[in-house]
Amino acid sequence: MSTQGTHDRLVEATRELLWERGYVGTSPKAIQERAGAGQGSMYHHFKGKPDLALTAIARTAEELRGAAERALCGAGSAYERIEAYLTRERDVLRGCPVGRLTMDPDVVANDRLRAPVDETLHWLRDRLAKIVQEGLDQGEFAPGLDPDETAALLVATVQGGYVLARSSGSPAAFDMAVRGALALLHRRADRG
Amino acid sequence: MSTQGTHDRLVEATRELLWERGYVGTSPKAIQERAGAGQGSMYHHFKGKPDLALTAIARTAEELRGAAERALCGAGSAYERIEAYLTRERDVLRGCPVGRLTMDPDVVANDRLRAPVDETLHWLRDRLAKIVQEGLDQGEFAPGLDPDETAALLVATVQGGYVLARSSGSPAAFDMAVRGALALLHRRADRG
DNA sequence: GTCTATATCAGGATAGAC
DNA sequence: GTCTATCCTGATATAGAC
Repeated sequence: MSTQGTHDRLVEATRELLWERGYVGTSPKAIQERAGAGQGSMYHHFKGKPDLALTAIARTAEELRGAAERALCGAGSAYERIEAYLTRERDVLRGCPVGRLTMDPDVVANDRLRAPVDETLHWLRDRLAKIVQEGLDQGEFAPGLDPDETAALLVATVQGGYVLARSSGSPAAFDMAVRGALALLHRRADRG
Repeated sequence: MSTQGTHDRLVEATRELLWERGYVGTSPKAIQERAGAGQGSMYHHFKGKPDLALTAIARTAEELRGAAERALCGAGSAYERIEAYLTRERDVLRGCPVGRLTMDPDVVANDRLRAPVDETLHWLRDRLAKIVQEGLDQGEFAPGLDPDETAALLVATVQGGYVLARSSGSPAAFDMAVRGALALLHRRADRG
């Protein structure tokens, strides 16, 4: 049983708060309270809010890639793996812990904070594009489908699905958008 | 020439700041500075930050519906009107002034602030669903396409496209996602 | 490593003069 | 209607004791 030290508790508290309230909405005081750590403790372990946030964002990005990869690396056709990714269990109303940071002006304005966000979304698009290409190679999708465009569409569907869900206070709209994407993709598969 | 009064300048300043920095990132002081108005002036015209934000959000929502309607009500096939909407001129890196509010915890937590956001996105989905239905009625799209799911997908594509663009600091990813959506939709049109 | 004390500025608003 | 004064709390740290 690895007891969680103060350092890790600060990072976990920051990860939660960044997800819930974003960077501008997260104060050092709130972090300290959630982590059960004092002022001095936080400033001993981290240089300040940006430093702590960077550590938290990097950790969250890593976890997201892991979760996505688990859905994408399974057996099955390209369509099935894409479906597995799109319909994987999510806490839809919480939104994407990485994507939401793009709406944070202080994150976008800071290259060091934006980098892990950008890298994660690019990794995801590349990963999906490769799967689309596999589907193309297997004759699963009709030729002419652009892997990069399709991958961007799929990631955008998920990110935008969160927006629809949060605006209505219900996950239903997220699911509709995903079904809309899968339906268009699936019909194409029928032709192959 | 209608001279803009203090009331309107406060609303305009708030609209800009909400777009740039969101609700939690926008302070009364910043609003006053941008509007060139004093403390007392602001609290004379509005009860406080939520009141002013509500007025600003309602105004922004109205403008967005107008801009969307202008793209959607044109002549042309259903596909062409959808294409006109997706590719209409946008300041992509600024994101959606309505959709971005869904990432704001204080907006989502306040039913009065969330309502205009939800209504706008629902209006847009309904509007697009009707156009998809028209395309279906004209035999433009293959039967079996679900208008509501497709509409949700299209709105999600735009909202998610902003996320991709802002994370990379370039509008390119937005355009890719849109082309991905149009390509899938277009191939379907070929079958009709 | 953690604590408490202290500092400065901003957030969000009210009171009352003009 | 607009201004200035004032209020209290929170944001974001630094200093130095323990």
